[in-house]
Amino acid sequence: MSVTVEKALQLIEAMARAGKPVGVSQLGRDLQINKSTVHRLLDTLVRQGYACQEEDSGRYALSVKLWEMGIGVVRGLSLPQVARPLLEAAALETGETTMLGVVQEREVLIIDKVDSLHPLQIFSPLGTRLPICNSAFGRVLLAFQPEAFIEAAVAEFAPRTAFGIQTQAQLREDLARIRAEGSSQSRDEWQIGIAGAAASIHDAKGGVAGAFCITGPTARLTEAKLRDCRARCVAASQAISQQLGHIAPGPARQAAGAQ
Amino acid sequence: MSVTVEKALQLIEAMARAGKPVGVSQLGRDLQINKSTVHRLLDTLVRQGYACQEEDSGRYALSVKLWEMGIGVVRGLSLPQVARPLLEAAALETGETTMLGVVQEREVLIIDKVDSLHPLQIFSPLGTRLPICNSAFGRVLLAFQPEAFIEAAVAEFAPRTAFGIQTQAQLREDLARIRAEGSSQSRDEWQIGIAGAAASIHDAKGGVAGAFCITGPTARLTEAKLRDCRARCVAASQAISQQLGHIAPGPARQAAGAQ
DNA sequence: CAACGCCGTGCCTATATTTGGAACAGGCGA
DNA sequence: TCGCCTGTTCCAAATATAGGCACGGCGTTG
Repeated sequence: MSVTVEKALQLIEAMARAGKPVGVSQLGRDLQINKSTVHRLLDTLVRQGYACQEEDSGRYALSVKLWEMGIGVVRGLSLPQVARPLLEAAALETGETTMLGVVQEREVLIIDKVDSLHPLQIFSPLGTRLPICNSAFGRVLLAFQPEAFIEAAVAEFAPRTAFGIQTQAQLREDLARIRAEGSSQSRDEWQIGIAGAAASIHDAKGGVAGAFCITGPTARLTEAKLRDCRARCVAASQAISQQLGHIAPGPARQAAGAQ
Repeated sequence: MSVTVEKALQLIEAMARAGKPVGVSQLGRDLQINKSTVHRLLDTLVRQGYACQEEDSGRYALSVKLWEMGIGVVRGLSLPQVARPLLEAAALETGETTMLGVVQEREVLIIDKVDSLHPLQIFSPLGTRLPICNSAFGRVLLAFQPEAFIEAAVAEFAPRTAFGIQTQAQLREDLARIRAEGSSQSRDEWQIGIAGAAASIHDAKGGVAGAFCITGPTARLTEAKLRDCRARCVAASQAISQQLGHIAPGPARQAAGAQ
């Protein structure tokens, strides 16, 4: 709606993508915005503290103020807070990397994690995005999205390896199974050599708030161990969901659940 | 300059401050912006993925996209990357909390840290701001700022406790001493019961890039231990500075240092 | 050594954009 | 049921934006 703000946000995103100082002309070319306009917008960003200008080269880069605002966002969310101790516990007990993810623009965004202590680790820094269709981590999130969201995701599905889910039909089946069971596991599907288990976290309104994942090298995660990890994911996710105010749906098998 | 973008950024900051969903009218009142304008700007923020609207209440909150952008900022900086292992090492060796800070709007912004394992800890989450005049951590940063910056900071200095630096004259002296020595330590000055040591980190251009700090309860940090921490800060900061391409000024005492 | 091309910056006017008052629909509490 | 609050929409007036153009500085190239 507001074209000016839209352009300013595009500038921010472009600078974030670049990861290093960028020039006015460069930004103008990339985003097809007039150089004067870019300059004026950058000027306001600098004035507000969101960007800063390299003294010698004159190029612009984002400042830590943006990081500070972002930190405020996750601090405001209750999910990372309640999930943190469970991430640590699961990482300690299994010795593998544990991760917390949420849906962001049809992908999985890793918002917190605890690294394994093994020398062989999964490389995925905070803020990394993972495909939503090609791993258990993504699919436990995808399964509980609105119908239209799922359709769009399934439509653009493509296998990344020769293992795991290969067709859209299989994907739909798996999503249905996840909706019933609430957890999943995968192996060599996103990347050869990586396996993982995941379970969905739900909030007070019943919607999916995030996913709890334990991941590691296929070599260490035998089928038995992966099942164990999956059970841990389920337990952790349920604990988190409960703390978020989620009332377990309890179809019939768990009738009690007083209060 | 660009009033529209300025207002949009104000909205972002206001929502970050709130830490929870806020209403259109509320934001309009707080920032003295017309309700219609607020609504339209929020609409663009939502469309661009930076904010989202609570379905039931209609209130708005920032989304994780802002966090994602912020993460990209610190990932682009080399300082946190090279400092991380040294933060961990110092925390392990001393058993105390280690922190990495940069200057942000006349305050110290904590951009990374490794927590002590002691039950008694310093509470200061990532993204916390500390005063720049009232601790060693702040002053090693302040000492190397431009003249005007220092003047402004000194002008608004006020002691927070009855310990440590008490007057503007003392503060100026201390800053001069820090410029000569490159490190500092303080005790009971920012908060009663907290002590810390810090050293400044410099980049290739010679400017100050950040500060390395070891902090803990006054009870544990005896004078001897605090001196030890200070020495560790100096060593770590020099190592980091070197990796950032800083050429040690080497007044005379270390003439060699080839390559 | 000079000419060129690119850089960031500043100015200016037509114009497209924002502005903000007023009105609407829905929810909540009295 | 009434009143008050919320988020949302509309529209004309006014204003801030857009983007062409020009300037000074810098690095490279001919």
